[in-house]
Amino acid sequence: MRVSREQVAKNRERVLDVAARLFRERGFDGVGVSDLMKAAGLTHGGFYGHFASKEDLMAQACARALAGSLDRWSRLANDAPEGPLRAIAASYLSAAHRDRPGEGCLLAALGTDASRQAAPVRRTVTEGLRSVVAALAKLIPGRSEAVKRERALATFASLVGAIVLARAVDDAALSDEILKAVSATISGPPPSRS
Amino acid sequence: MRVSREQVAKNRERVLDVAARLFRERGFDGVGVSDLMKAAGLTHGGFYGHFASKEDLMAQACARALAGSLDRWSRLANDAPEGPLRAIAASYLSAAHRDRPGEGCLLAALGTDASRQAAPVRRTVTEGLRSVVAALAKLIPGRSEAVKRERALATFASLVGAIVLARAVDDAALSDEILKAVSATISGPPPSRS
DNA sequence: CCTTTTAGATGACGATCATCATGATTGAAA
DNA sequence: TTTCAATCATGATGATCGTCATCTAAAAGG
Repeated sequence: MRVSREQVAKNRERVLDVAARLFRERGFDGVGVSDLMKAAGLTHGGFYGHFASKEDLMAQACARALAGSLDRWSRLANDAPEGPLRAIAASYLSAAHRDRPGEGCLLAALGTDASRQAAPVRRTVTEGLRSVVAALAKLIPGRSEAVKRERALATFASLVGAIVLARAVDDAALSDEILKAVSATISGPPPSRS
Repeated sequence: MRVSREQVAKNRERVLDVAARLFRERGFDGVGVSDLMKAAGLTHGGFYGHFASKEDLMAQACARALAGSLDRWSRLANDAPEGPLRAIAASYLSAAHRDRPGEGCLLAALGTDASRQAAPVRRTVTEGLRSVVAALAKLIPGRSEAVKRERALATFASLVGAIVLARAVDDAALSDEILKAVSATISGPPPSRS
């Protein structure tokens, strides 16, 4: 059963979208090619017409997820021109983000899994992180470029760590506490200093 | 081939140690029961005499890894009484820690994987995180208990996020940069304030 | 309208997985 | 010394995995 040209493109897009979501929800090893295609409304047979391998799909799905995050961030920054960094941090550290990994940050959802993957995924993740940090550095006020970049890296590490811990924990109160603690540190640490 | 009583206990310990290491290196799904037992010098047959299931082993291996981290931290704190927090951060953010996940922090190695596990692992991880944060809070100077705890949570999130990102990245220079950036933020953020 | 091309469905391949049944070996108890 | 019990080795189980070969039907091109 052959389908029209646009339908082919649409199918490929849907597989990619579904993959980007399911991988973030269940991990790379937690979703098989068969599950994936079924979730996209197809059978597993057509998979290798679209992608060279599961690893190839993994890399492309990572790229898609990272691009989606960048989009979301720039939208958030535009909607809150007076405090773009705060708006992004609030969104990132929200319970909604924690509770829906399938639509959230790739690094927070697959960070430790990505470390164990081969070159294609690693390369994609690295480029994605570069873009994210560059975008974040632009939003950090004043100082030199080097300091802005340093603070962007540190801020993003805090954000990722917060979601990773908040999701790993089995206690809702502790999870909320983690998000709030990191939020307080980023939005503005207490003005006193040691 | 039956073995002596102490040998049984030693075997069990070795399986646990190997599991704690291999899980952190390859992920929960990346190591099978057969691999595990072989790495411990046994065959897969005896596994279910020691553990109820792979999930049971996963939880116990997590507990072991977390206990090991707590030990290491208290040793570091004792060896550097003038700046225990700085010593722990320096060790945590070292290239050695990044490059040897099998002997490092469980949350940094299996954080996102743990989120997707069932109750036993989640519970163990949660208790481990509680202990780690409590230990960290004791090392944070001055202020109220609540603020110390908040800062301990935020600090640990930064540490975990730093290692997760540093490991996920495929570029050694960028990886080093991440560690250094977070290190600078923790050891003492620039004294100026917005 | 007819031919060519190809997306996707079906099914099978070998490998690997967690788990369990059985048996052999041998410490520990009697 | 004899009997018991238990640990680990061997092997099989069924399920699931990524991948590929084959077949079909329909879109695309003339």
